[in-house]
Amino acid sequence: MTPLQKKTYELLKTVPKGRVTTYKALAHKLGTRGYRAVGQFMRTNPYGFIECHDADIQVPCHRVVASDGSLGGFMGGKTEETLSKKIALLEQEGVSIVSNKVVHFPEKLYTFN
DNA sequence: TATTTGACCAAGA
DNA sequence: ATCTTGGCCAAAT
Repeated sequence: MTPLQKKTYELLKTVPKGRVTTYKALAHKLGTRGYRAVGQFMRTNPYGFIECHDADIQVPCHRVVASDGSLGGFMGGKTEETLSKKIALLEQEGVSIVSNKVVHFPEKLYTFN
């Protein structure tokens, strides 16, 4: 676990339920332009999958979406199955998805102000 | 060391 | 709305 990676997860933990953030926003807050690397961190390390009913979510990977409001990926991939899991988690928290995009994206976006 | 590969991004065509 | 292009960064090979 590299330092930057760890910081990324710590930061991600601060994203409140019902909001989402982006790879870019995370990277920016971390002081790097490596938004792409942030994707690597999500893909490689974090939990494969967190049950929908689990109240002890630690690192909410599902709250990270692409900067245009589209979903990005989940559980190491961007297949129908994994994305539907991601959608389920988000819907459960009050974030609705239509056509693989977050509804009212600007309002839901959490930018670490 | 050097190359390749992404859960990416922005700007053009 | 879709596709390409060039740029970005860290890990893995």
